[in-house]
Amino acid sequence: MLQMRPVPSVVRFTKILGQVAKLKHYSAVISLYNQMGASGIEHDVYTLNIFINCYCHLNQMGFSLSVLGKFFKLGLEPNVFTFNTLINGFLLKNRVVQAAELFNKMINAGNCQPDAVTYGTLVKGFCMKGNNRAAIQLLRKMEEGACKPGLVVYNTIIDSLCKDKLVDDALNLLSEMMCKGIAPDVITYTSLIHGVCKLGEWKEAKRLLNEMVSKNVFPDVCTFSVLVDTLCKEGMVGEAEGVVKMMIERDIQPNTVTYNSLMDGYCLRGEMSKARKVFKLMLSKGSMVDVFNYSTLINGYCKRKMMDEAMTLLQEMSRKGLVPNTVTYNTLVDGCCKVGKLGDAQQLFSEMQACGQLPDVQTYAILLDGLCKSGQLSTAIQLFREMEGKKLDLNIVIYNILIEGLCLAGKIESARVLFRGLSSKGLQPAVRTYTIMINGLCIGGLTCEAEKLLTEMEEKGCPPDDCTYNTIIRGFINNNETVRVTGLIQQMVEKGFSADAWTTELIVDLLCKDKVDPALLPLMQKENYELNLPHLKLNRSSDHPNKH
DNA sequence: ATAGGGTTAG
Repeated sequence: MLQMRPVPSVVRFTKILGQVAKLKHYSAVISLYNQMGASGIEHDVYTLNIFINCYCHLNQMGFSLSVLGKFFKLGLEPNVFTFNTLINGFLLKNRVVQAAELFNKMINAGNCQPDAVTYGTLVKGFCMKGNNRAAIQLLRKMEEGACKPGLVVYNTIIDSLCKDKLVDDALNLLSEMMCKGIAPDVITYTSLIHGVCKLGEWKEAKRLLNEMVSKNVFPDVCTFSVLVDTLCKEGMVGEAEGVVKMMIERDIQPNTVTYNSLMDGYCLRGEMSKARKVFKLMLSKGSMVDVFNYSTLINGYCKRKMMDEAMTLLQEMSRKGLVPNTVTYNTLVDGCCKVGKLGDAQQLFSEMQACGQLPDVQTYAILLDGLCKSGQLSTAIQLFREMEGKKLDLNIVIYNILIEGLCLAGKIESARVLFRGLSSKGLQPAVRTYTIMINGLCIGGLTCEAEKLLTEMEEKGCPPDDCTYNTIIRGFINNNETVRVTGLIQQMVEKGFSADAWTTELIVDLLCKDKVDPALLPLMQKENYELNLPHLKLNRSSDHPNKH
């Protein structure tokens, strides 16, 4: 096109830029844009807006803003698309303050008022921050103003509520929008179906499917993918295959997401050859395999401790030009840690940084846990200091790992200091944090303090769970404090919790020595739990409580 | 011709 004479209009170039941007090849768009400029093709508002959007998605907000300067240089005026794109860019980068500033600028400048998309973008921003209340408040504000909420805004909030498992609230919003004459579409129903699936409410999912079809809204590839994914996560891969068959019969082609769920389903069951078969099917369909698929398969092998296969796949994907991302590396680092290859894990940790994939909090958590569990406590503490220096948002999980590491190394005093210092760091102990401390105290023989902590967590609005009770009961048994065990078991049963296999085994031992009341035993078991000792022995390692 | 909503991996 650049060599054609006369040179095609800027509109024809823009159509192409827009399409390439839709394919998410943002750097390609920027390179094309620069070639246009070098060839003397004048940019207009449309090309500049696309350009801004690309920089936003490439996490280069500085460049995005600098394009604003170009507007003025060319005598062009930024329009509502420009502002909406920038606001979206800031929200994607979690920079709410700058987004709000731009929004206020729009209102105060007067010549470019926010529209439905502006509000929709802000609503999404609130939802991404987990602030459904603020999102709904903005919805109410829109109702009062000139820019009434439409289908997209409702869908955004309904989806956010569903993701937070607040399906009832989402359903209320559905009735509300229908009362206003806004008809739900396939996106509305997909969010709702996803929500009820996550709650395991299959009947409700079926009802919603029937309801949508009765309104002439038909499930599409995303809707079916939700069903496939849910079935797979429940271990029902056979049924998921059935759904895939059904969608193909309806001429809805499964995409890379659908197949990825299927692959993950097989991986979760440890059926790696079946997962491979799905992977091969995708390869045979051409350009269908992406970073997700490789990461899923790699994760499958890592969880089976088949690190050679996982590492081979890492090389294979790189050969194909697919760039392993933070998730891919995290999977592999975790795999190495779990098989005790800490050296390999550390190697991957530096390799990912050399490749420009920045470790996130989870990467550090994985490595920190690996180091603690392999007894390299001083290296772990060194890593922790490194994290503190990097301004990472240290969450409670990081402290859980470190506190547990200290406890298991017998450094209960240091663990206690870290635990009591949490609030000064703006963090609240989670149930797991208390459980780890209780376990540590029991290991150190401090059962009295452990029991005090059990009471304390309850008082602080953090009630103990299944795992806490199992942990403290085991702790007391291991300290031969059998007198208190009966009381703790009673307390556990009263709260509707039950003993896991490991605890049960210890209690059975006690029963054999006539140290606890046998009448308690049936109470501790879940209804469908068969009590037989060989089974208990087999389950011992998998029921280990110290998992994150 | 440009901006906001639903499905997958750690």
